[in-house]
Amino acid sequence: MQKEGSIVGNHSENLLFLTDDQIRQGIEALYFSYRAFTSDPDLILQDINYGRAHHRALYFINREPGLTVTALLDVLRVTKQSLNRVLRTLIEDGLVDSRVGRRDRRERLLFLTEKGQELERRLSEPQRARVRSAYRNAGPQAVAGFRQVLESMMDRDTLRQFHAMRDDAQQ
Amino acid sequence: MQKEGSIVGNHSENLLFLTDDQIRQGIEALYFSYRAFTSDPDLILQDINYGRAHHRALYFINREPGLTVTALLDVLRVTKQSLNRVLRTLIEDGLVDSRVGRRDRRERLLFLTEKGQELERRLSEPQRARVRSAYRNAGPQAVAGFRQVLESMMDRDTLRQFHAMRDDAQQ
DNA sequence: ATTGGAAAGTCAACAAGTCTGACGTAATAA
DNA sequence: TTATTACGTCAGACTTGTTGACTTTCCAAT
Repeated sequence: MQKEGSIVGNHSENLLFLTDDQIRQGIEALYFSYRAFTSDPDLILQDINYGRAHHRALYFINREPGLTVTALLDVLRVTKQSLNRVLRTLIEDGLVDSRVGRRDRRERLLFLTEKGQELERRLSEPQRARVRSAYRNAGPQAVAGFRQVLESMMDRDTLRQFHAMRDDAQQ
Repeated sequence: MQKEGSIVGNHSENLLFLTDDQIRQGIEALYFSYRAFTSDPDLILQDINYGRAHHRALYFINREPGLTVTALLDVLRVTKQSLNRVLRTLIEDGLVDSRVGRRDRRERLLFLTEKGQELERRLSEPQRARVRSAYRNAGPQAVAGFRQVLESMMDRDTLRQFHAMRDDAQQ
C-alpha cells in the first residue's frame, strides 16, 4: 500500500497490542479474572442462602448510607420487583433498615444495621484483599493502566455512574 | 517506628495506589466495566431467547472446535446437567454439531455449524470492538498493566486455565 | 474373556434470580 | 383537584444453576 516508511497503519509506536490475538486474550482475561473476583463472596453467600444480588445491595447501601430505593435501582440496573425481593429479605433478616424519608415521605432511606455492616465486610473483604494483592503485585504503573482500560470500556452512562460514585466519596 | 528515611511502609516508590480508596475504586471500575462489557451480547441474546450461558458455550466451542463436553465443563465450571440443557438447545437449533468421539466413543466432540459461527461472531464482535477501542484509547502501556493486574487477580487454577487457552492458540 | 467399576453424557425435578405486566397506596407537584 | 412520582406487591415466565438417577461406553483386574 505505502511505498516506504514504517509498517502499514503504525503511527509512532507499533500496534501489536491491537492484534486479534491480543484482543482475544484481553477478553478471556476479563472473563476469568471476574469469575475469580466474585468467587470468594459467592462461597459465603451460598452458606447463608443469599445471592450476588444481596451482596450488591449491601455493598452500595454501605457505600452511601441513606440512599433511596430509586437511587439503588439506578446503580444496579435491575427492576424494582427484583430489587424489592432482595431488600425484603435483607430487612426481614435485620441487615437493612428502611426509614421513611424526612424530606419526601414517599422515599425509603436505606441503612445497614450493625449486623448488616458486619456481613458486608465479611463479603467484601476477600475482594479487597484480592485486589490489594493484585495491585501490590503489579505495581502502580500497571494499576494506572488497569484503571484506564476499564474506564475506556464503559459507555457514557456507566462512566457517569462510576464518576458519581468516585466523587461523592470525596465528601 | 523507623528512625529516619522514607514514609513508613514505603520501599522505593510511594504506595498511594494501595489506599482503601484506590482499592474501592478498582472494585467499582471492575463491576461497572464488566457490566458494560456484557451488555452488548446480552441485548442480542434477549431477542433470540438465549442467555449468557449460550454465548459462553458458543464462544469456547468456536475457540477450540472439537472439544469435549468434559473439557467445556472444566472451562465453564458449571455442572454437566446445567451445560447439557444449554447444549441441547444449541444442537436442536442447529448451531452446534455434536459428534461421537472416534478415539473414545463416550465422548462428544463439539463443533459450531455455519449458523453457529455466524451467531458467535455476531455476539462476540461488539465485545471485541469495545475492547479494541478501549485498548486503542488507553495505549500499549496501559494495556500491559491491565493484563498484569487481571492475571494477578486469578487464583492458581484459573490462571492455569487462562494460560492453557493462551497456549493452545499458538498452534 | 468376563466382569465390575469408573467415566461421559442425558433426563427429570427443583430452586434462585431475573424479567414483564398490572395493580394499589401514599405523597408530592401542577 | 388531578396528574405524577416513589414504593411495594402479586402473578407468570424464562434462564441458569443445583442434585439425583440413569444409560452407554471404556478399561482394568481377575
